[in-house]
Amino acid sequence: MDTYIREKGRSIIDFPQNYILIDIETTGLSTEWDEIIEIAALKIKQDKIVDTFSSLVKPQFEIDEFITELTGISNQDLENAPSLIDVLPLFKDFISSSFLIGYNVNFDINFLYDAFLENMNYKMNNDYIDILRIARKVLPTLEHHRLDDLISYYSLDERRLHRALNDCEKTFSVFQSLKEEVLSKFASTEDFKKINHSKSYDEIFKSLKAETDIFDESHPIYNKICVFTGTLEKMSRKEAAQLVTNIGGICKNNITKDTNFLILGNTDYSKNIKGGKSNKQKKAEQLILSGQDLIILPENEFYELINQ
DNA sequence: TCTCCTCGAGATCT
DNA sequence: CTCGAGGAGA
Repeated sequence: MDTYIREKGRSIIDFPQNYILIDIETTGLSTEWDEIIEIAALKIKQDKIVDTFSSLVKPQFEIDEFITELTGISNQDLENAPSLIDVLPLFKDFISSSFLIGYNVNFDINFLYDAFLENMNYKMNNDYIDILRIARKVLPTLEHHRLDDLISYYSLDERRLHRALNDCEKTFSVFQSLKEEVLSKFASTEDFKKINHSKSYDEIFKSLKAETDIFDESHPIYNKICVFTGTLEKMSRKEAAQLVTNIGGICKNNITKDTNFLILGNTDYSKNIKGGKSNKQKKAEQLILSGQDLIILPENEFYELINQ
C-alpha cells in the first residue's frame, strides 16, 4: 500500500577486515506482510569473530508450519522472546556504523530498516556488502548461487540448522573462501574490484578475431567499417559483429567519416528515441547527403549481404 | 571516453 | 535486487 523509498546505505563490493555479518529469520519473504522472528550477527575484526549477537523476536502473529519446519523455531520458543522494541536498541549498539555483510543481504537490510523505522523512527544507513553479488562475479559458471550451493562447492560444513546464528557462520566461511578464490585469481582484491566495469562495445569489437584466415576480398563488407544501432532480432550485436569480422569487416560503435555501413536494428522499445530514428541513423543520413560512401541496411538486408 | 538513464530478464532471501 | 543491452549527451 504505502510504499516508500528506503534511504539505505550504499551497496559496496569489497573485502574489508572489520565488519558485521548479519542474518535474520522471518515468517516469510515479504517485508510488507511478514515479521522478523530472529536476529543474529557476528562482529568480525581482522578476519576473526570477536563477538556474537543472537536473539529470538516475538512476532505479533503465530508462525506457520512451514517456517517451523524450515528454521526449527516453534511458537513455543517465541512465547517468552523479547519483542522488536527491546531487541532493536541492543542490535543497533552492536552494529554501530560498521559495514553490514550478508547473503542476499538486501533481504535482511530491508526487514531491519523497516523495523528500525517503525519502532525507533531511525533510518538505518550502514553501507553493506552482498556476498551473493560477489559470488556471481567470482564464480560466473556456477549453475546456482544459493548459500547452500556455495557451501557444497567449497565443501564447507553443511549439516547445520537453518537458524540465524548458524547461517551467519556459514556465510562467514563462504565469504572467506570467496576471498581466497579472488586472491588466487587476482593479484589483490583491488584488482578484482577493477574488473567490475562492464566492457564497452569499442572494447568488445576490438577483441574480436576472425574465425578464419581465408577472406573474399571482393566481398562488399571486406575492409569496410560497420556500425550497429538498435536491437537485432535474430542475434546479439556481438554475434553479428563476429560475422562481420569473419568476412574481413571492421566494427565500430560510432558513426564517423570512415563509416561504410549502418545496420538498423529495432528501436521501437526505446523511449529515448524521438521521431523513430536514433542519433546514429540521423548522423548517417547527413553524411550520405554530403557524399559519403555509406549505406544504411535494415537487419534482413544485412544478413543477405553477409551471406552473399 | 565517460556518466547517467531505461528497460527487461533472471535469481535469491524466509 | 542486480546486471546487461542500448541510447543520449557532455
